[in-house]
Amino acid sequence: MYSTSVNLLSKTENTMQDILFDFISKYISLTEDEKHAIVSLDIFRLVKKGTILLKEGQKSPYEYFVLKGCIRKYYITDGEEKTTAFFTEMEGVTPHCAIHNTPSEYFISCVEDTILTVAHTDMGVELFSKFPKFEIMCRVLSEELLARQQIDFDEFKTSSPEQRYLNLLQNRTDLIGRVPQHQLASYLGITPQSLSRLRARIMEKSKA
Amino acid sequence: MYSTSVNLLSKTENTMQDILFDFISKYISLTEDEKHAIVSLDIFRLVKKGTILLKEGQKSPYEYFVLKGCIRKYYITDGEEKTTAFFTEMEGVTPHCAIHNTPSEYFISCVEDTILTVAHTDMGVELFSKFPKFEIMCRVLSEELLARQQIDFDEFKTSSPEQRYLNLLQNRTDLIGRVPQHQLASYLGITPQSLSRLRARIMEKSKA
DNA sequence: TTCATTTCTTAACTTTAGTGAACGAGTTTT
DNA sequence: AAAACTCGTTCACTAAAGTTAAGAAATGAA
Repeated sequence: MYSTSVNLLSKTENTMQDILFDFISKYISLTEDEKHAIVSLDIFRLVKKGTILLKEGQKSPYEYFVLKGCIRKYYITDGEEKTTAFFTEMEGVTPHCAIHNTPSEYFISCVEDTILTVAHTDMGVELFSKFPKFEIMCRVLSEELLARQQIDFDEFKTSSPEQRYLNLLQNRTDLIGRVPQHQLASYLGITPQSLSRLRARIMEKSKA
Repeated sequence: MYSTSVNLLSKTENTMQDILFDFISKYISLTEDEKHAIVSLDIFRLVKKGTILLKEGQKSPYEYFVLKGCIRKYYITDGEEKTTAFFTEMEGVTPHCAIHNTPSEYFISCVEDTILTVAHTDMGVELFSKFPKFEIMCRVLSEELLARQQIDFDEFKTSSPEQRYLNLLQNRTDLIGRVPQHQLASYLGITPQSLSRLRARIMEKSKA
């Protein structure tokens, strides 16, 4: 389905599996049996920078989990790209369209060459019935994510664009380096011009 | 723990249980046994308008689910109240502090007289081991909530205060009636004065 | 009821964001 | 190599939000 731009991993595959298992082990402990079950799902993919994983209008049943790299979620309205989220190492997305089986309202593409897991939503169902442990992990994970997301949302609501940018500087320094300014701008809810100005303003202040 | 302002229900209790069971039945089907298990948890509470369910700094292990009424989440920074969320009928909150057992960063209080369930986070653990069904429901529920929340966040980021207010008018008409303006304002990420002005502006436009 | 407090609105002024346009630097295409 | 794009920045201008203050309306308590 992903033609040329999405490939199976080869040498790095073992390393990637271990990264995933390390992550999972924070939530549940895995038997060899369970590890094999995961490996046999064949979900590891290497995706080239620029690849579009999900397009607006598409009905896609896949969910993603980033092991290394960065993917980006964006809308296109009136021909304008509006970036609303980035997902980097150890972050996952389950697109709305995958849950509700409706056409997607947004795009997901790769900001950099990215290693991720691509899971069909049905895989979960299978896995859950065989290994109820995973059900627990997924519940805990989404509750955590939900709480985290709510705090981010709160912070966004209660701060000005400038504060939001300063926040980003403190908490997500990585993003500022690896992501183009105009994408960061809409992520902060402002135009690229405003972000430029705001950065200049901050520079002025810190000089004085 | 809730002294005078939180009471057990009496006559209305059965009705409330049914509302909860109806809600649950959208996700899983319940046996009589399971219904009894829920009832025996004794989680239904009637809470008076103005009651504070959770205070900043408090370590509270409780999560809430609104059956009737409205509760509100807000921060106090520099003496200013910042409302970031409302929860009404069939909406639930699991405060961040309940998950991580850390002091709460925000308050939760009742906007109106409210009927809700108050569950200790440990109750879940018990219930899940006895009835794995609930684990499934909770996973599905939080995944749904997460997706919903992400869309709301996206919408917030990509629209102006005026658009956000117009959105609210369309999708959450109820809130506009039952919630004070200044609380709505910070919910929209603006000051009460801006909301007033913005409303006047919209009125002008629709007249012309 | 009366008094005090809170809530909402309006106004004047300041600050910041949106908009349209232009420019140079760096890419990519041809 | 030249042309066409993209990206970040700057500028001038417009529009909207923040701030401070004041007053009217609604609410709650004595």
